[in-house]
Amino acid sequence: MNDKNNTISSLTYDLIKKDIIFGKLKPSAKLKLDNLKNSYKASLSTIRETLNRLASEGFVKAEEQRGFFVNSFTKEDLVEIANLRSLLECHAIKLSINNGDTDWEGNLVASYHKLHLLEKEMQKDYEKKREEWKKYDWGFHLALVSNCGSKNLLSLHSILYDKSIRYQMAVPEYRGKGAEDEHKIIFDAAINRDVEIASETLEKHILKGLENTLKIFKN
Amino acid sequence: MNDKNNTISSLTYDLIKKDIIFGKLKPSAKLKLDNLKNSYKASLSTIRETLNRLASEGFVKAEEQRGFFVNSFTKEDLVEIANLRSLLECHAIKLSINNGDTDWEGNLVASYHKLHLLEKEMQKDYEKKREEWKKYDWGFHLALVSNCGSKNLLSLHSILYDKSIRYQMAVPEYRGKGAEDEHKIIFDAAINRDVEIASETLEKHILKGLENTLKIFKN
DNA sequence: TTAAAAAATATATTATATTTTTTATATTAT
DNA sequence: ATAATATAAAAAATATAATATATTTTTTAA
Repeated sequence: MNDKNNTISSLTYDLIKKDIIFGKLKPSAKLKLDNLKNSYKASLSTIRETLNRLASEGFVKAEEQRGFFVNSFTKEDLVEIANLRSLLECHAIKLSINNGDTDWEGNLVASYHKLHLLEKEMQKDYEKKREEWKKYDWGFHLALVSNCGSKNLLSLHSILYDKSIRYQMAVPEYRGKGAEDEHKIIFDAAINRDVEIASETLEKHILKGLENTLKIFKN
Repeated sequence: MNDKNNTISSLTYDLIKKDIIFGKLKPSAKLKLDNLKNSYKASLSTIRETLNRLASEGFVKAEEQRGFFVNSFTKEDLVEIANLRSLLECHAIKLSINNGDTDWEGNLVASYHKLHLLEKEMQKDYEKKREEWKKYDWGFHLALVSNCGSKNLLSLHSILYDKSIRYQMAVPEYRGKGAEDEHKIIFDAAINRDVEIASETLEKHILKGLENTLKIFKN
């Protein structure tokens, strides 16, 4: 998401996207234009612009003449998202490590450190810190791949990350220790420029996350 | 692109996207809202909706408060697009062949046949048949990957295909024989369920296409 | 259960106001 | 005189509101 919101449009986009990712706007929910207009304080055109953007990224489903809906949760979709994220992120981390320079390494150390600090607090109040956790988890994963040299790859990856996190946010418990250990292994491998360990562990990390998230379909 | 255009919005989207892909709207061109409004016979809101969608797919660049521009051509972008397309399409073709069933095979035979018929006519008047060629080339490439089992993968792939074709459409000559031979090898391999040959040749096909397209930067 | 009527909602346009950017012009300093 | 800067005017993007129409959904009646 953008840091600056110079326009109502981009602010509204960020707000609605965030509300979808964190489940305030629930999967499959109908997004009535008039309601959104009131709750996000923007005009109809602006709301429609926003929803069109979110629809083409796949957070919203647009059904012609019937309106907009929050994209629904399905097991198949979750599995697809995780696999695609794995494909792109593992590809990107290899390129990134191979291109790795000092700036990249510095940034990686910083973002791992911040994530690590937060992870310690997560055991206590997950519910409260979810948004913060997402920010730092993203910071770390982005730092890993940021040097891959492909803007197109980074932009696709960021969408897939957000989509996979949306599912993850629907799981009530924090995955904890396992994920933290994986982060550590990936981090160390990246610093040591060990492409294989890094990408293998990253794949494992994403698939373990998938397993954990599949819970929401066990009823 | 959608077959049906029930709304002006979706029609406008298709028209503008097509004009970008086939170069009628040139790379880096400023997309003035008022001009588009007149040339595509739609209201400002509709135009803005369309451009927002195209921007989030990466055909258009949106600069806040400065307006919209056709995404520019750069060597780096072209290379990224080709590599990403290769990553996704080769991954998808493997899944698709492994899932291959009778319906898929039938559809593949049909679309290869149609493409092959057209390729014979291409030597004569490329300029005239570009749009038709794109339709059948897409039909074939889609048929190859259509059975991969991932809607998310297919939707990303279709965007990358369109982006790579946009660059290709800027090359004045038809690549011809080489591409046709590759199509044949890929087709045969897919029918014989030879995953390795199919994906290797597909990768070669995309990279040869890249090489050919890089010409537009040799000045 | 089906069909017709009413209500709700999405789609689309137009008009208008505001803000920002761009362009053109004038001013100042080197 | 030239280059850099400031100012004013024009152009364009952003945003909203009002309105009309078409479509879908819900309600009501047969």
